[in-house]
Amino acid sequence: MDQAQKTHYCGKLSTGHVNRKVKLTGWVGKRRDHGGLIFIDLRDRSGQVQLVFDQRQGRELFNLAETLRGGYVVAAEGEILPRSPETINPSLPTGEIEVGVTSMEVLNISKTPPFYIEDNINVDENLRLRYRYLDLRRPEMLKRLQLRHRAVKLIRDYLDQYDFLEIETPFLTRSTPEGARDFLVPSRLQGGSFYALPQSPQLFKQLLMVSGIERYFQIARCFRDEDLRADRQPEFTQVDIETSFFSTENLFALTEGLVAELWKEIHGLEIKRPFTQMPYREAMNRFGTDKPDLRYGMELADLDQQARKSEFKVFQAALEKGGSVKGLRLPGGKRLSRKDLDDLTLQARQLGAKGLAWAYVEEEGWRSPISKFFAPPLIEEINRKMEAEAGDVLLFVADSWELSCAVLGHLRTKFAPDKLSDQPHFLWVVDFPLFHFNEEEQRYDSDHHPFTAPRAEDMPLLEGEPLSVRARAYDLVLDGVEIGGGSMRIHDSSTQARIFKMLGLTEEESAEKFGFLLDALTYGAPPHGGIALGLDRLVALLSGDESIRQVIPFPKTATASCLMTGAPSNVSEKQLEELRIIIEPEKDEK
RNA sequence: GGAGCUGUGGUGUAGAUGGUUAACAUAUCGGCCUGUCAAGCCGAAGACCGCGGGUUCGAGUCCCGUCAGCUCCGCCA
Repeated sequence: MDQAQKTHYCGKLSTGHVNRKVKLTGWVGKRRDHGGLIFIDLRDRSGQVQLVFDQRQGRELFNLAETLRGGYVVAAEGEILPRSPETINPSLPTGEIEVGVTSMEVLNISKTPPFYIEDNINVDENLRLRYRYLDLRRPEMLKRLQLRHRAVKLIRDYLDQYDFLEIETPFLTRSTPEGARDFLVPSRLQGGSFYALPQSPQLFKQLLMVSGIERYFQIARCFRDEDLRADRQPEFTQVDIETSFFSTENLFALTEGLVAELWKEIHGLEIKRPFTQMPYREAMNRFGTDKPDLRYGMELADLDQQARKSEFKVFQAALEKGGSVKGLRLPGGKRLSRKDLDDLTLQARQLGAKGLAWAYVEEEGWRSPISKFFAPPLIEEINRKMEAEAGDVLLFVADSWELSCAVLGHLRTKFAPDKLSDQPHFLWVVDFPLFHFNEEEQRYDSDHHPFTAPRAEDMPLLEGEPLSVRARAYDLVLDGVEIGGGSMRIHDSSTQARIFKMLGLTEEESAEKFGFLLDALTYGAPPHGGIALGLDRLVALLSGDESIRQVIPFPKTATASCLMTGAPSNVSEKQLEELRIIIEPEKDEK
């Protein structure tokens, strides 16, 4: 440190420094002016300390102190003084001492900040984002940056200890089909061509395995041009890991160790290992989601057998079409009004269900528009199956299996208990399907990505029954949040070619788009696989934040703009000309 | 692409069913004040109510549109 500027951090001063001469620098916070006596809270990265200016100890310095305002940057020299017992402030770490200032220089003045530089402020997020540099001055925001730093450092140290090599991959790369929409960067040297920003370093990390790196990682920035959410930004950070000669279990153990260390370091919590594993199908069946929150029960009931015995046409029709009838019990649901249930029905419709059936469970049976379709013994049977008691409400959805599960799974989260365990519940969701059918495009899409290896025993089903093929893919889930995912990759070019073909890519197309990968796989690609953890989500979970925006220093808004810099913005005609880009006027659609 | 919520001095809010000086707190500025730390007391300044239309004698308030932020659905291999 430059001793001329600063000898101590404000927040680190304590009774141990009494009588010490110190030089401090920082920002003026609150000012308490008593006329002949002025108190200033001086704040720097470490915290704050009280400066005292006494008129009797020199007019010139005191006059300067009177000009101080919030946000001014000052360098002060003085002596650490103990406070008399009645003036000690126990709510402050530095509350037992203060600084008797002997000289001071104002390094910079400041306009009045647009909001208070302190914790727990209640301001429009607009304003915080526009003045993000001031927002980050607030202690709680600094704490988040520090937490993120600690997490990243721990991750680097942990992986280094297991021989992982941190390697950078390009931001300017080629656009590949599938997946999210790319952010494109026009090429000037080759006008009319575009780079794409990477949605993830997926192909590079696999190619590094062909290079013989064996253990790679990167704290990688990724870019996806899709609509935003509280937990989604157009650019985000991924802890990207790829390994050769690792079994899935090896990789799980490695990841579990990493996550456990994070929780231990940040929260002092011992995490039970190994983590629970659950097949995708089971997760959907029991919880109606591929990222179940295991901190509470309220599992879905499979009611196909009972529905078959009912007279209810809607249920019958769903079953005939190969669908499913699922049920969800809301304990104590009788407090829900008819209107509440109508709202739920509306929500179910918005999620894609054709409707939502419901029943108030009473001693004598069901109070429900559909009760007439169910004989009393059948009602009895369903109640038993769902462990329903008088006072509960039962919800039913009949649709395709996936939709029935998903709709009720969504409603389940709405009725989650208020009080949930503090102990984090980690879970591996495994055995995802390799493909799903894309109705819109009328073709199969990869559920994970096209480089995911199918389970060997499912390979014979690949062409005949593709939807039954399970992938060697996995997601890491924590309390209902997906914090990572990955897979074992295809490492032989013939399997990879078969998959591309299933995805509807002709040989020419795959050669054109992924030729470099297919080529690489023919040069002794080792068995490999990896995982990517969402760093922003991890840090947000560790800091207890709902939105990842809180742990991203300079985030974008829901329309992907930066309120501070004004990005995205227009560019000059000259820039456009160099890129041979012509901006078309906006289409007026009316 | 769709839905919902929000937008009033610098900041945070109040302004039932339209009615004329838009209220309060805090910050700001000035004065007083030697032990405050949410300092106190006195005083001053500060908003054409996101923007644009419309209805009305009259709009912060009602209607339409639009912009911005947030949340959700679609989307996100």
